Amino acid sequence: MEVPEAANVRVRIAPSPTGFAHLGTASTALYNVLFARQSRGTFALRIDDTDQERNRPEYEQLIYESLGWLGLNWDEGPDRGGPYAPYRQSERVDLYRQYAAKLLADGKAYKCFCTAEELEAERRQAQFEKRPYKYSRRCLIDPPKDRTEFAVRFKVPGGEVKFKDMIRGEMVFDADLIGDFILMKSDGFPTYQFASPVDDAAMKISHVIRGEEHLSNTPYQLMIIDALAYERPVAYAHMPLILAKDGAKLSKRKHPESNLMLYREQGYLPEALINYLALLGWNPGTPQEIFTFDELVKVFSFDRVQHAGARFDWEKLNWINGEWIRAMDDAELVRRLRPFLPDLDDATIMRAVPALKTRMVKLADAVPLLDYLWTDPEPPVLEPDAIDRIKAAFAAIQDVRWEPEPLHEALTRVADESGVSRNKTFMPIRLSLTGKKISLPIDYTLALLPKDVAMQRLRRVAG
RNA sequence: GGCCCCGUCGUCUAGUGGACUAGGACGCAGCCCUCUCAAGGCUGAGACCGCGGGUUCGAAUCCCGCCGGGGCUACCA
Repeated sequence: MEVPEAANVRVRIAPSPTGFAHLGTASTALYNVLFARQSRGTFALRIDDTDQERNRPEYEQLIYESLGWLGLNWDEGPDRGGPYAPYRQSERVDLYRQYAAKLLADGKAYKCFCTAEELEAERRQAQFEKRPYKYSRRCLIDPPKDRTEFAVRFKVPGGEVKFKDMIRGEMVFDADLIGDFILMKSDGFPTYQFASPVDDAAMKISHVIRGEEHLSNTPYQLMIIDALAYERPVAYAHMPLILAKDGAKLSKRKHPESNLMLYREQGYLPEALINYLALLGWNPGTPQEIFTFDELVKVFSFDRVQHAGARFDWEKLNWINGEWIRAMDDAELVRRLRPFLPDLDDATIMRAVPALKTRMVKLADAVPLLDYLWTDPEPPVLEPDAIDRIKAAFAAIQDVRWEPEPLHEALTRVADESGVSRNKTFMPIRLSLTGKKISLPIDYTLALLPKDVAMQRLRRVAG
């Protein structure tokens, strides 16, 4: 489908700082950024912190950190300002109150004094009578005189609400089915349904790109924009949801893989996560699977976005991450590896990289492969002929230059002379050096260790 | 319950009436390479296109019904 023309493309993401930064936030941020960059538009970050109960400043920090790590940089936001500041909803409360007052004055909203219990009773009654629930409008029809605490409720005008979705085409909703909903909570804060469209309009957002969970919310928000006589966004795009293995929407509580920081901690490359996220719910229509960010900017389009939710799959992510690691420049890989290997210097990491590269799915995988360099493993108990082979190897490498290649030559020579498989010689050495059955190739395993340490570990096993 | 979205190999997907004996990728299996583990190469298994009706000479592709999944329906976002 054609992307509607807009003189000035302005998009935004509006995460809530209610816990760790979410994978879904990264996903929608990515699509927003891609669209902004390819249309030379502006990408804004707005913090939707109207939930007094659950918001925390440190969670907001986590959002900055996570998106920054992924390289999904915003042009406007609470931390860097912009022409539509402030970008934190908690700092825009006056605006919402002002608009709520206007709607009240215009008779497009009304005060609701109902308690949570009364509302709950209404809802239960409707369910009991098996009819769809809509607020009864009792506070519109016959407001109680003796109460002071109130919320502001929108008087839903009903009728048809139509809008354009860049993925699904023309959408039509029947607003007669929508009950009057809350605009301002009794704590004086706006609800998401109110604050979000007000800000989108005030910030001149041209395209609202967000998760599919908001598709049904769109008519609510459009009615508010209309009631306020604001201009509507040019178009919406509701992206398919990222689903967990169980098929449900990824949730913070149930699915730890929704935590963005997890990926950084385990050593997934931001490039790889971006690559994977792009492919979850979108495809290029070509066999290409590995994409840089710039390539994505060139080829991404909403008409190739999936309509159905996509399940998150570690295996595919692992593969993409491995591809990125293998393709990475050695020096750059050293730089990325550094935080995972605080006990090693760059020179050592650099020497390990050629052998390491094809053996890592994620950066943290380097640790079990190299930890014998800074820890002293238990000496293994070996058979007599294994000890003999270590002795032979020991003699053979005694005066060899301490590099993988000459070590390889010397070692294969003695191994082949033994008449049995090379493994019979290499495995005892591996065990003596690392205490493990799995390690880098034996020449690297030796060469990475200082010669005296290596020889000492062999000597104590083979006497 | 109501409304909305969706339904192709285990997973991500190609496919928009005939080139489909349904293609690719991940994963899986086997073989090759090989000092372990990977990487790499080759081969293979795996989808009666959710089900049932139509329309059509012809349907994964169009229509209807059903079933299944997800989302929204909060003084959460």
